[in-house]
Amino acid sequence: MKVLTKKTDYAIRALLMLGSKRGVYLSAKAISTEQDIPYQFLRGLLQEMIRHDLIISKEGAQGGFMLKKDPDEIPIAQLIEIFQGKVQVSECMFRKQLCANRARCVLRHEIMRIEQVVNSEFDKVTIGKLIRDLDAANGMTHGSGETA
Amino acid sequence: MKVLTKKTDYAIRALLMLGSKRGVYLSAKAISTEQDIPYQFLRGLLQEMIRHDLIISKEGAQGGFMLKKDPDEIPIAQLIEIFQGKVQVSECMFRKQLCANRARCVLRHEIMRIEQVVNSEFDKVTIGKLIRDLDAANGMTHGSGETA
DNA sequence: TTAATTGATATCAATATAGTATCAGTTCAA
DNA sequence: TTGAACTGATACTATATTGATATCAATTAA
Ligand code: FES
Ligand code: FES
Repeated sequence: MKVLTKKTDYAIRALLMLGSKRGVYLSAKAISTEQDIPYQFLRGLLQEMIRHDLIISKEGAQGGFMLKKDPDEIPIAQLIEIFQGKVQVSECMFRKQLCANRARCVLRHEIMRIEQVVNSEFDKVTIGKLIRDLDAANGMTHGSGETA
Repeated sequence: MKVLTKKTDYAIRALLMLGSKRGVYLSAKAISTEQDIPYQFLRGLLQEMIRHDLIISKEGAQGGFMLKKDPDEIPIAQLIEIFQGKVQVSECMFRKQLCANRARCVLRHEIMRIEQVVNSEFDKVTIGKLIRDLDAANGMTHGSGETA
């Protein structure tokens, strides 16, 4: 069971790069090369993120992409929703004979509770948080540098 | 993002039926009909569950399937693992430049923490618990009967 | 003996995921 | 003012996963 698909995975990495270099345009090529993401595939993801107002772009030479939203306001739950659709545990698992009344179905509640827990966990982790974690981890490794 | 696939969904429903009728063999046909599960597809799932020691079978006329384990000891986490594979968030999301040291990678920890939360939630819900919830729900609807 | 069953497998269809290709339009800079 | 470096838009292909079907041998109860 794969929780994050390549799309989400790549999108997160692209956003991490954009989030680390605020105020400048990064090209799809640069991100693709640096993160080992298939170029055209990445292009599609970036366009999708523009549509969702996460980033902006600038055409032409020296163009590229830049974060639009505050990284702290981009939970990976949103990226999962964009690239993998809303988290849904099951349409309606227990039909007919097994479950007489949908309205007050306890099972359904159980399942939806889990759904919410999962969502809330993914909501807690934002691009901003990941960037800070990343900086901290790299800081520990080699002083205050961030080259490698 | 679909959390439960048809396989898991069907398997849970089959187990709920088996768990509601302890001590007798239920045929694949009966389960298939009652739960609207494609017959041969279900057969495959049942065989898989035999291999995992969740149920036993009896061949021949009047044969069928019966629970082997206590329903309270069948968490749906196990069914997810059997039919959808272990929950894995991502192989290694942040490679190369972004993440210098795998060993103490904070991001990795973050991701794995979510993984554990998800798993533990699915671990809490057992077939036994679902059956009790179900009975309670049906009980509310139409007295103490359990026909419909 | 035969109908009702499971065991074991092979195959197919549908869908989702991952990745590629192409061309038009925009912008910077030589 | 031209061309290289870019994005916008979209069509296409390949691969993997999921969902479903088909077949036939072996077993068992009536
Ligand atoms: S789970 Fe669908 S009505 Fe109860
Ligand atoms: S996430 Fe892979 S090493 Fe940090």
